Amino acid sequence: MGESLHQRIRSDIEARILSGAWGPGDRIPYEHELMEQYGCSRMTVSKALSGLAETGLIERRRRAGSFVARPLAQSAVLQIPDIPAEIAARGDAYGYELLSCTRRRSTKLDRDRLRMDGRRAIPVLDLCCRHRARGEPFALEERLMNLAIVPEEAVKAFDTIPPGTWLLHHVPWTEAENRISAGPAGPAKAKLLGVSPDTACLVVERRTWRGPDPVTFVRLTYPGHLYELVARFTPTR
Amino acid sequence: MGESLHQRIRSDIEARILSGAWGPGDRIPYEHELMEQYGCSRMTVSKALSGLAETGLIERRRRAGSFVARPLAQSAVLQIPDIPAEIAARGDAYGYELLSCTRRRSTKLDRDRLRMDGRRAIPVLDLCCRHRARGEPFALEERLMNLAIVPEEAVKAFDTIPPGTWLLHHVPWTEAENRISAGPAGPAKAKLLGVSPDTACLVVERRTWRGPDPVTFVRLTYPGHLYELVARFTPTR
DNA sequence: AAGTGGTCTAGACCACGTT
DNA sequence: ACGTGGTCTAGACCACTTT
Repeated sequence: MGESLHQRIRSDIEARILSGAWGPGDRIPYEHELMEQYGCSRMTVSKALSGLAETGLIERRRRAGSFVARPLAQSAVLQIPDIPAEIAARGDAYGYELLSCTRRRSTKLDRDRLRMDGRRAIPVLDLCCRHRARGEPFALEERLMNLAIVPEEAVKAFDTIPPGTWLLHHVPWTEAENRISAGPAGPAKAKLLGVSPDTACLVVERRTWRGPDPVTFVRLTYPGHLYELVARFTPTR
Repeated sequence: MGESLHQRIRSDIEARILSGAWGPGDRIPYEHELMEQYGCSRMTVSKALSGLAETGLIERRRRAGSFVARPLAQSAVLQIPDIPAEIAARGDAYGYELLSCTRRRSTKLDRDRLRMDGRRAIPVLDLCCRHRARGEPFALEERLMNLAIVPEEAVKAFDTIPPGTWLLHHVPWTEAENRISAGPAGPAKAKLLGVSPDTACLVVERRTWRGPDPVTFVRLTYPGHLYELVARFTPTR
């Protein structure tokens, strides 16, 4: 009941890609292989694969086969921006400074920020860093990471690599939430950003999950005059 | 060459809907009628209609037929918020005031705002209105509408109905762009919003298109403490 | 040259909602 | 009850691209 065969084929493949079992560039089975595997006609397989291709999850190439689409770097960047890449795209020099970095067991506040219901403490990393463009402060980043998902080995990388960039390239996510607001910089952030305390800032708070598990919470504060969020989109989808 | 038959069927129907020849709620021909009309099999027609249904342009109902979708107050709300609905959802009383409303032929600045390349002037409506929640100013709206698309009869409705709400329910769009930034209210808007001029505000600029034609440009200014934009999303799709 | 995906056919049965 | 769309089959030919 419920699910049709082409839907099942589609979600089977989707699951393998999202779980990471099939990575970017991997070839997925040929149509005739899937026909055998599911005991169905080619049209049915084709409908499943066409759907996946339309959403951009796979690419289909004649004579070669169908492949897990390359980077989400392209499509995901539209929604989870990579700050160094954005600054580079504007032709500006990028700068990064790690301001603080603390490992601890999660407090109640941490779990609220990560939107965890549970009461159980988990190891988290709490860090703060500053992004610069052309030498000038561009954004402040306050971040909480779930160390049950982010491996400890990664932590030392954050001395030189922005954690957002590292995450984008190493941890697949299945869901995210952006919360965008405006507010004054306030005294502490004003000092770190080199602006006056009542400067209007764009504040982006983002949470990401991998399946049921929270991955990270981040609050990015941009002085208003330095940043615009742009999103182009079509109905429904 | 180039275009396959199901693509041609699809774009034929798309054109009729976007031109307004077939309006929301209209029934489009049955599959078997299209089979005759194009002299093809049902699968081919089905592929065309399925595609249109996936993008939300039509709705298909068993036993009844396929219909031009009503422009989607529901699903679009996630991306193009309807302010009265949002305020009602919070349980607050909603208020609307039309502050100014001018009909004119587009200036160069108007066409820039609408992202029109052409030099040819078109009739536009320039209006400004204020939204209130619980009696307090909630947001200012500055809007430019393309009167080649929005019918003149609608204009008088804007005395009492917010133009964004009217558009959401009457004009289908195919593409939109949000541009989000933060900045001080400034003296003029501060007065209209009842805040101090240096208050941090969230500014959302949105452009929408119907096919190649610009529909509207709107700038919404929210006092920072009153509004958050929330978007939940998944990769790819 | 060979084999992939892209498209299309002419059927079929079924689920479902309108009548 | 009926007719719609939803799904599926077992073929077929073609265009393209890699080998």
